[in-house]
Amino acid sequence: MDWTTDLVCTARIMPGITLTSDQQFSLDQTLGCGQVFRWDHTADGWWYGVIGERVVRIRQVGRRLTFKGAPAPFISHYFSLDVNLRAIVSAIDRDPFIHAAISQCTGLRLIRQPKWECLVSYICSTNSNIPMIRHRISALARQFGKPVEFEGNTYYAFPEPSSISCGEHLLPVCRLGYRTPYVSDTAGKITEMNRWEDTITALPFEDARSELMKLKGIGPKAADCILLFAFQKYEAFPVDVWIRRIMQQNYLPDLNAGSHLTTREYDIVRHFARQHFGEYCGYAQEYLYAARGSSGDASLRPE
DNA sequence: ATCCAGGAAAACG
DNA sequence: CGTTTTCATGGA
Repeated sequence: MDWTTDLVCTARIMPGITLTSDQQFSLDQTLGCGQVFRWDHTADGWWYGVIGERVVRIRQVGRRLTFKGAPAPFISHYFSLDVNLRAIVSAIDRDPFIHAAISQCTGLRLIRQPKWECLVSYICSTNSNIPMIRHRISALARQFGKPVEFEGNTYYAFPEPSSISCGEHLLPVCRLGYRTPYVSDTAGKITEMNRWEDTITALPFEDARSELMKLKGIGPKAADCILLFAFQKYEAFPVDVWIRRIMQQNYLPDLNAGSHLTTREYDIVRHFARQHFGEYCGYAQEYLYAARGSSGDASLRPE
């Protein structure tokens, strides 16, 4: 394809956003860091994703975002472009180790994920790796979600709780393993509840966390991810096996290095992080996670 | 084969 | 109450 032709067509047909000089943002860091599971990128720099019932195609060249499938305000809100990232990064930049992670992932933002989808995603995340989680979410959408045509391909919106609840006998097709009854049970409960998102949103952090953990399949880690990625409660600090390793190596050497993370150890880690990084410690967590394995101790790296 | 992956529920002392 | 065991899946 002719490069200049592509550029001209893009400028004429597709809407865009030009980031201001102090508006740090990296699309690749943001979509590639593992916070969200429904985006794919092509070799020529385009990302394709499903947000609600929209299919979006987007790419970034310098300060220019070009996209199709959603209006600019929607894109801006989804990617949290209204958030003052510079101020947040400055607030969490408390030591050399986090500083290195931040430098390596410049422009990484926490996005505003659809809440129900995020809830199910992190039920499906337990004791799994990212490719497996992506596969499960994709299977759920394909099985229960509304098909959406986009550029000649069929995508699937993430299904409403009632859609999953009504067809729960089909859940085993999605190969969720022992998480199947968790999703089924939670879909039923959320269907019964009246505006559960508003309830969680209105609660202070610890109360919101306890409330989420009443649902089947939501423990401390999943609750923290949901509060961080879908409810923008930035004081959440999810502790998975990677974060635990990183924290043990760089901040909490006395932490038990055994394979099993108890509730008490989890609380030690998250309370330390809240105190050390401050009210935006969730952002610190995501920078540490995104930089996992590529900074610090080489023995932590896979391969 | 054995271990691991963005853990959580249930059973056990 | 805190601690240990079990759970289903696919890739390395």
